[in-house]
Amino acid sequence: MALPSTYADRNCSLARSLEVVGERWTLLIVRDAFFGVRRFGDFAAQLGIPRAVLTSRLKSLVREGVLVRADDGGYLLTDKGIALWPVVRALMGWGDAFYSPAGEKRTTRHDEDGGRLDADGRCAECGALVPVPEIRIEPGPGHQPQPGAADPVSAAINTPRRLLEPIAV
Amino acid sequence: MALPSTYADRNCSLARSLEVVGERWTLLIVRDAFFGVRRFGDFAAQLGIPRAVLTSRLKSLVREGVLVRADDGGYLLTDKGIALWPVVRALMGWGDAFYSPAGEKRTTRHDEDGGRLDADGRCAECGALVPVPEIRIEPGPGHQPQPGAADPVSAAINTPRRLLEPIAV
DNA sequence: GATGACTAGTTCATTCATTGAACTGGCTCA
DNA sequence: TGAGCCAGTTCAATGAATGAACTAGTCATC
Repeated sequence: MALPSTYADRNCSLARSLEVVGERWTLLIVRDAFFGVRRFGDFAAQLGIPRAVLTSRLKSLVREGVLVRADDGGYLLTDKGIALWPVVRALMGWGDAFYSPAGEKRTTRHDEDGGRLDADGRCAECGALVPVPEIRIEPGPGHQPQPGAADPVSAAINTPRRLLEPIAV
Repeated sequence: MALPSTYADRNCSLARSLEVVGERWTLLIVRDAFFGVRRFGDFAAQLGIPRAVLTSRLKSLVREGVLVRADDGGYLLTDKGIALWPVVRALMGWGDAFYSPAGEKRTTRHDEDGGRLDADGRCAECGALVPVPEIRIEPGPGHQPQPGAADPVSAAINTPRRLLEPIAV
């Protein structure tokens, strides 16, 4: 799906975007990166993605400048990657609206003042358009605690925390 | 990619959304539907998608309630489908920002007063959050006219027009 | 400096999806 | 009756995803 010639339409930025983040698993990797996942093994464990596919996706995300390798080998979102937040937010919003009758699965807040963020990422308290590193994400009313599967990465992810903050090693 | 058990994470609306619109081609079909494409043959011609895949994608979009069959057999976006506009807009915005140095490939305006829409879909003239049927889309500064390929569907799509308005038959 | 544990990958056979071209069958209008 | 159009289906070939097993490098410890 990633080949530049695949979605032939030269005049569509949607097609262009999908060439980069439209493949299976890719946006879920990006989501995990927003949640603070950085290491190969943590992505693999959290997503249940075959390791060969993970290798290939991480490589292409680094090649496209969405992720960078940190000094310790971890994968970090670049500014270009962080700019994907509206995409992730829009897809989460749509899923919440149509597939989560009990309410949103995760709530986003302005970490400074605790204000809820609206669909555009604006804080209900202070009205500011909250930058990604100041967004706190926490389980929402539609969240269902997983019975058995309490691996440490999921546990960290389902605890209130700021986006991009590395999960505990 | 569409199987409900594929993205196992029950607590992620992003994963849930991707089960519905995350497969190859699916969002491009939805985009074309926003642009007024309704007929099987027009989707096939515009996207260059294999007909067997198109059949399967349309079926699953109808099953999920994103599209409905009209009386004349055409495919129309439902309200649930129209609710995907922020997703399409976000992906187009990201593609424009990082892959279209000459500027956005398509400009959106409030058809009533001609005001440009910002990233949240708000009109620069009247400040309103413009509903999808009132959005006019037109070639932007980054648009490159295609030399040879002037099929009637592309031609219609690249002419200023309201979203959802059926392309001329 | 050997041992074991941990991490980040690679390899490979199987299964599954996509592709593209050709084909089918219904409908319409002459 | 027959030509043309439209909406699909069929099918062989290719390519990608899957999952399990394997490899290689790093680190700390004995």
